[in-house]
Amino acid sequence: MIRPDINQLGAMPPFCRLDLRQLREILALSDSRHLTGGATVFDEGQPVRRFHLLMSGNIRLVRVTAEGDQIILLHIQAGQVFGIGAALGQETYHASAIAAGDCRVLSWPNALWPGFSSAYDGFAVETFRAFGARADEMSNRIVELSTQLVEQRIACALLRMIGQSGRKVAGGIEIGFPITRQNIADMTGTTLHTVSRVLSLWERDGVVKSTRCLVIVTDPHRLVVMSGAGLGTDADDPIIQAKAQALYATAAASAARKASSSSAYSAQASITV
Amino acid sequence: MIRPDINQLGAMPPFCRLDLRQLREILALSDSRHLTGGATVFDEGQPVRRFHLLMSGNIRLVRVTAEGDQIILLHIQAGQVFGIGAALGQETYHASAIAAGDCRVLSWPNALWPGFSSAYDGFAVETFRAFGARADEMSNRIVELSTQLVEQRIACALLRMIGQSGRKVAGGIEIGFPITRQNIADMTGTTLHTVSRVLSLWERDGVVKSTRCLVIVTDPHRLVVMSGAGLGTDADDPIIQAKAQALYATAAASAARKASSSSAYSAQASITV
DNA sequence: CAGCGTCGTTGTGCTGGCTCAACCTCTGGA
DNA sequence: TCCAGAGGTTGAGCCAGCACAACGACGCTG
Repeated sequence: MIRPDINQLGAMPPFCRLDLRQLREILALSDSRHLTGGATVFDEGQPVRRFHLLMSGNIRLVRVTAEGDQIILLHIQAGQVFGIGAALGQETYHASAIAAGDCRVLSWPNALWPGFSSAYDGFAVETFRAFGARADEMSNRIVELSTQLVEQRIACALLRMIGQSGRKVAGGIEIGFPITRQNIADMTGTTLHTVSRVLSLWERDGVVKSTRCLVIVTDPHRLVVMSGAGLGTDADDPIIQAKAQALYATAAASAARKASSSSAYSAQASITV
Repeated sequence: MIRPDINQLGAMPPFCRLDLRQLREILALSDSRHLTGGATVFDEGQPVRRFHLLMSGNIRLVRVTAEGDQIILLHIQAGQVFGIGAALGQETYHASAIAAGDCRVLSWPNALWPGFSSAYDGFAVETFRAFGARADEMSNRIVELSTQLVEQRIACALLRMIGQSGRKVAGGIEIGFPITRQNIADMTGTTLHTVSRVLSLWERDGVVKSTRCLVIVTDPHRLVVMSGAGLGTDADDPIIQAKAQALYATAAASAARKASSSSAYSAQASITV
């Protein structure tokens, strides 16, 4: 069980420049946990004692308001570090981390953070970059929430998710983790009812296909148009990139994907292959 | 002109652990600019060539949609590093930086970033922390936009601003930089009309007092109640902290503030004193 | 001091999407 | 085989806040 772990760990962005000895060292210091869907890695408000790396699966970072509204801030993909209050100077977690489907998570005590940053080449830089990407995603969310209609925001959320962990399946691109209507509502600041209505409409129009806890985008292009992103937003927007990848994947690439059917679509995730 | 600069630079969080020789070194490599209100430091989409430090004044990070809507993502205070695509692995700026009032900005070429991070004690750590605080602020914004009514969001925005750069004045706390109704609308995802109505109402009720481009909060406590934050949100929320500071500042502290009447309210800003 | 541009106020009508409500359809457990 | 509970669909009514509109006030420039 150790051998595959080492290989997997060495493929993760923060650790990809390390040698076998270092990886073994890191793994020996880590604590490993399996989680099933809905389980929490940590809760908002808890003291920050460890930092975490997602080995497989998907994690939602969630906040809950006093009124009980749940908001999904971000999705974490395999290979990403999360819960790093250690680096951010935060005493308590500012969001909860909840497994979306089955996950495997490694974690280390806070005290190791400075050592990791200084001793392991590329760790600090990669973490900073990942963080930049998250800040970007959040700023996109703010822009969407401030200016777009519900329908557009839902389109953006779907595009973002297929960009981050979409899987090619017969007839479209499937979101790579279980997701309910309520979840989509929690991402877009709307209600489960409205999401349901919109998805029903889109299904009628052949843009998506969805069953319980599963969404398949059958016409990503139309979704991009509806998202309002096609009208001049910066072209290096992750959403647009996702779209480009989804639409214009070469035959070779899609063949390769058939070979390992669970491989993810996005550039980040494909590093984990 | 160099001497005060060195002292000022040495008081900024990212550089506060450095000695005189290092500060001189850093200053010699820097480019300095004065900006008047409305001037831009950099524009969204431009290639990232330099990173920046705000010496005095306030900067808005702004994004503009294809439809022409402006969204204010964040306010940068004196002592903060910004425009750090160098660290985040971004080729172009993902937002524009616009001066809110008069500003002084130092900047350095990207190529110096790795050297700063490794050579200057505390620089990387402080930058990471500042970034964590910004991520936090953005996540708060997302929660607000997703769940709160316009009136509550405006209250939150005002509280955030007095927390970050409020100044004690006769009869209340004044926001430390010029701000229009339209600006507040750009922060809260609403329209100038709605902001105007809400502020008029609050002025009638004695919660705020405002003139052209200036807002004074006369009853922060009532504003906190209206913001909806008092109902159980995490107590270490920056908004609540700001409120606590604003409301329960000791007589000693407020005396000290009278002495240097332009000193800012927040913990971060007060480091710059 | 006239003219103009920026900023602010206030009134009116309309609508996107939320709330409330009822019902359907899976899935897993006993 | 039946039941409970989670997830999903759809209808009806209502209202917060947006769009449109018109006007007032301040401050700069020539």
